Order: sequence, then C-alpha cells, then structure tokens
Amino acid sequence: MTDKKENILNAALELFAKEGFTATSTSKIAKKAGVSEGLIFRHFKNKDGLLEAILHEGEERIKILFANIIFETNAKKVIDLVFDMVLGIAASSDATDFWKLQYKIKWELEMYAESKMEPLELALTNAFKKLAFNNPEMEARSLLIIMDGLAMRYFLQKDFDINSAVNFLREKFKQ
Amino acid sequence: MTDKKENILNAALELFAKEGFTATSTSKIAKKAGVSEGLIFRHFKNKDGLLEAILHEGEERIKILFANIIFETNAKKVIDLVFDMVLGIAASSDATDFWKLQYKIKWELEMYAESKMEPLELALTNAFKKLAFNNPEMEARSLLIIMDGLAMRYFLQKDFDINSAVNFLREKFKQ
Amino acid sequence: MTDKKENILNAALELFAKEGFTATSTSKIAKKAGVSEGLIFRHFKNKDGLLEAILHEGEERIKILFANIIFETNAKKVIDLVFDMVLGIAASSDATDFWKLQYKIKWELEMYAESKMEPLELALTNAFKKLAFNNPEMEARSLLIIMDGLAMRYFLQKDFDINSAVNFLREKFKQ
Amino acid sequence: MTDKKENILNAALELFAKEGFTATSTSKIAKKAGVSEGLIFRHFKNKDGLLEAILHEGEERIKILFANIIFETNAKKVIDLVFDMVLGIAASSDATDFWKLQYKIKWELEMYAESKMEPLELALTNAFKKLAFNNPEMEARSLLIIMDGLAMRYFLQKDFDINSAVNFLREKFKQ
DNA sequence: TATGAATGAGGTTTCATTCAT
DNA sequence: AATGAATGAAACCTCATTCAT
Repeated sequence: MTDKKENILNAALELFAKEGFTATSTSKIAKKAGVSEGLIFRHFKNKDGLLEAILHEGEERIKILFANIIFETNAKKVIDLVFDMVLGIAASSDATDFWKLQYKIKWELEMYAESKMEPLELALTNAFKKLAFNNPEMEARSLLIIMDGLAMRYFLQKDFDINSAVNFLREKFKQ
Repeated sequence: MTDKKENILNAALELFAKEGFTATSTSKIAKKAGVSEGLIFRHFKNKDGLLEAILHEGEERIKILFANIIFETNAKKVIDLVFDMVLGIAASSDATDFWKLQYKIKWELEMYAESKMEPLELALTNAFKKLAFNNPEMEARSLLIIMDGLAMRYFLQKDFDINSAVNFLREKFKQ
Repeated sequence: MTDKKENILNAALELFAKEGFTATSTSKIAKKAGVSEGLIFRHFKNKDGLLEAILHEGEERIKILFANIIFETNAKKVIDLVFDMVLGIAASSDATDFWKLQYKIKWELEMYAESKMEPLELALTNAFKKLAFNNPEMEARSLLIIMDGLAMRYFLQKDFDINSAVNFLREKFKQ
Repeated sequence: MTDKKENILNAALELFAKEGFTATSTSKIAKKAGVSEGLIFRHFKNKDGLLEAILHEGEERIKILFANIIFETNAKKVIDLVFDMVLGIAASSDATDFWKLQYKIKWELEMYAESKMEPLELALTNAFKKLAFNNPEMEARSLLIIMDGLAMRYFLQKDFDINSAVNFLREKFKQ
C-alpha cells in the first residue's frame, strides 16, 4: 500500500470517527490527507468504497483482538479479558478513534454486526458454563450488552469515569 | 401550533430517527410533511432550529416519563419501573421513533445529556440505599449504563429479544 | 397617512440608503418598521411600489429645496445657494439619508434624473449670464457636475472634509 | 490561468458593471461564461471572492494607468493627462465596463479607495505647485472631485456630452 | 387596516464524482 | 499513481409575494 493511500485511510478514519460518515466530505478527507480529491476515487472507487475499506481493516483488527480472548482456556480469565478490552479502548487515542468509528457507523448505518460478536459470545457462554452459572447464554449476552453501554458512556459523556464503572461491574460478574 | 408546523415536527422526528440528522434533507422533510420547504425556515429559522425544537419537546416528554419513577416511594418498584421503561420503548412505534432519535442524535452530535439523567440516577441511588446495597451510587449508575446497552441493542440488532434480556437483568438487580 | 405606513416609508428610506435597494429585503424593512411584512404589500403593492413612493416623496422635497434657489434674483446669491445646498446635506443625518438614497438609487438603477435638475441648471445659466461669464451654459453644467463629485466624496470617503472643499470651489466660481 | 477561469472573470466584470454586485446571480455569471456554476466556487471560493479577484485585477490596471501620469515631469502635461484619462473611459467599451464597475462597487459597498488615488493626488499637487498655484493641494483635490463628477454623469446620464464638458473644465484649470 | 401562515422561485454553496493530462 | 479542472445534482436558505382571517 502506497503512502498516500494510507494517508487517506487514516484521515478518513479520524474524520469519520469525529464527525460521522455523512458529515465528512471527501474534500475534507483529501485536505487532511494532503492528497488530491481525485485520488480517493482512484483508490476506493467512491466514498462508500472508502468506508468499506476502513471497515474491512477494522474487522481484521477485531479478529486479532478477539482471538486473544477466545483462545483463553481459564474461564475467569476470559471474563476478565472482556472487561480489560473495554479499558483498552480508553488506553490509546488510536484505539479510541477505532472503536468510536465502529460505534458511530453502527448508529449511522443502523446495523449491528452480530456475526462479528458471535465468537466472543460463544467464548463467554462457555466460560460461564464452566463456572456453573445458571443461565450462561444470557449471562454472556448481558455482559456484551453492558460492554456496549460502557463504550457508549465513555464516548459520549465528557467526564465519565470508566475505570470505576468497569471495576464495579467486574465484581458483579463474579457473583 | 398550526397543523402544518406539527406536520413538520412529526416528519422531521421520524426522518431524523430513521436516517439521521445530517442525512435528512429539509426538502425530504417538507415533502413528507406535505409542506413547502420554505415553511420549515419560517417556523424554525434553521435546520438546527428544527432539531432544537424537536429536542426541546423531547425534554418535556422525558421529564414526564421520569416523574413517574422519581415520585415512586417503594424502592423495589423504582428499579422495576426503570426496567419497564426500557420495555416501554419497544411497545409503540411512536416511542421507538422518539427514543431512537434521542440516541441517534447523541451519537451524531456527540453529547450525552447527563443532566437530564441526573434525577433518575438520584432516585435509583436512593432506592438502592433503602435496599441496603453496599454501593448504591455505583449500582444506580450501572443500571443506567445497562439501560443504554439494552436500548442500543434494541435499536441496532434486527432480531434482538429485548424481553428476555430485560427479565434476566432485572433478576440480577434483585441480588 | 397612517402611522404604520409612515414607519414603513422611514424604515425603507433608511435601509435603502444604507444597504441599497436590491440588498434590502422586505422582511428587514418590516422588522425595522415594527410591522408585518404583508402590510408593505397592502400599502405599496410591491417592493418597486415602495421605492416609487419614496422617490415620489423625494421629488416633492427636491422641488421645495430648488424653489428657494430658482426664485432668487441676485445672481451671486444663486451660485452661493447651490454651494450651500451641498453643505446642507452634511448638516443633518436626515438630509444625509435622503440624498444618499437619491445617489445610491441613481447608481443601482442607472438613471440620472436630468429633468429634475433642469430648472436648477437654467437658473444657474441665467445667473452666470447676468455675471457676464463667457459660456454660461457650460459654467452652469460644470457647477452641477462638481456638486455631484462633492456629494460622492462626502458619502463614500470616510474622512472627507467637505467644508474646505466647498469653500475652495466656491471661490473658483467667482472668477 | 485557465480559459474558463478567465471567462468567469470577464462575465462577472461585465455583469457586475451592468447590473451591480448584489443583483447579479452566480448562475447568471456561469451561464454567460459558459461554465458550470460550481466552477465559480472552486476558483473563487465565494461570490465575494470573485469580486475581490476582479477588484484586485482592477488595482493592477489602475496602477499601470496612473503610472503614466505620475512619471510625467511636465506639469501642464500631468493635468492634461488626467483629463485625457476621463476621455479614455469613453473611448472603449472595455474601459467603460472597467470604470463603471469601479464606481458601482464604490456605491454598493460604500468605500472610497482613497489610498489608491493618493499617488495621483500627490502628482497633481506637485504639478500645481510647479505652476505656482496658490493652493496646490486643494487644486489637486478639486480636480479629482471633478473627475468623479464627470465619470458619474458619463455613466448615468444617457446623452451626456463628455467631450465638451471635459474641454471646458480643462480650460478652467489653466487659470 | 393589519397580521401571520404559506408558497415557489431562485439564491449561494457544497458535494461526490469524472476526466484529461 | 496522482493531479486539478470541471460538472450536475442537491444541499440549506432567502426572497417577494399571496391569502385567509
């Protein structure tokens, strides 16, 4: 991948995450990337293609992130890792941009990537089963719902204290 | 308020909730409302002014909704009512539009109306205190975070079974 | 004439003089006049009609102004009065608005009301003839041209010292 | 500069001069220039930017015009050249458009470009000094005021005979 | 007489996209 | 691969004007 193509991808990720897909114009992206507007279309065909490319790169990244959790065999550790993942979002501005885009796009395009989450839900279900929870499926689903709630707050509430919230909920899932 | 003004407000609410604020053009709103485009600007000055008007109406509606919970004295009932409220979202398409807009706008404009939620958080804190929970503040906050997670799933995941999720989590908060 | 009609006329005069005819919207006039926009059209049929009304009032005012000069029999006094008239423009903000509008409209609509000036030119020609000038017609015409130049500077040049310019030119016409 | 950019500039100059800045729509300019409306904004950002570009080109043109007068050392010739300049306006339709725009814009935007005229006023003052006039500063200023008066008449009065007026006034300044 | 709701045409500007180079 | 000129459609908004009350 050429430098300029990367620049476009990075600029678009940042802008889509900050302002949303529709509200970000290709000209703004080109300017931020230090590139002519035409080049965006040469590389990605159209604005949708650019988004697709970003989302595709995102999927790869998510797969890697999830892999670390899915291949964990210690049940308690699995649950802990899920909570850690949320804390990880807040750890780097890069990760923040990345996840914020994922959520913003979800809302703007109204699609919840259930399939992407499935392996994680399965891993969690399995962990809760091992820990002899009554309803491991629902337990797993609930945990992921909470993750979404936490992420939402972190992204949208200026002074949200994500650490104490995560710690508190972590305890709740140790029964 | 004249009929046509109402029509505009209704059309805009529906379209903003379905397509988002930026992606909805004033001409689309006018067409749906059966009204000339200019009338939107006569009544609301701006597209922003139209949004503000809708959001303002929304605040009033939220105040009423919350009042029913806040003035409940039975602690267990308070918590139950919060869960019921989430179920209420799914009960009518009108309520769905209303709440979906609230969430979509939050994401598009990146603002979490913390202040609006404060009275509810206080009422919940008080309820958990009465029920002798260890950390009533965090318990209340967590419950609201979960509400956000549930709403998010309901709006974005096609086949999400909100009822069973709510029922399961409801139990979790009975310790 | 009703109060409100007068208000419209005054507001329009002021705004047309300040911002020009095209650049002044009927809604701005209505707001400044403290009147509904519709009333402008009730009284004056349309925006052009409003301008016409103002211009018509202006003609009356000009006739009166000119009368004082035209009926003067002392030749030297006639010339002096023309110079005094220019100084008079600067004397009151009301007169400034009035004349500024006359000039602005001339430029915007590209019409020089020669006929309006004819009696004045005739009076001046006659005065110069009495004073035995070689070419009284051209002398009169030149004086009026100078008046236009002076007015233009007064209206458009921030720090223009109209008094000293008038005094200097006044001497020039005493040969 | 591309052909189309030039076309826009020319069309705008002509239309602004004929109809005024506010009254000329960008769509009219585009049509006359044989160009898409969007191109105006790509090249000049704004309608204001387009005007600025025209005015900027105008300044350059004025500088060149004035240079010929300012570097003249023969005092009588300097004064003659100023009168010639006015006659020059009427000589070509291109020059007419150019100067008409300068005047129209002055009136529409209410700004007299004193600084632009300063070098000319200085040169004239110097000329009158050399010719031993009593008050060379005022003499120079008056001459320029008269130029404005002449230009105004030429542009606004249908049948104005600029030649005889210029010739007459030219004599007046030979004392 | 006076208002205020309403409109349709047209205004400036932005946008995604194409194309010649 | 990369640019920059160019476009047409559509965006938001303003305007003069009409009409029912």
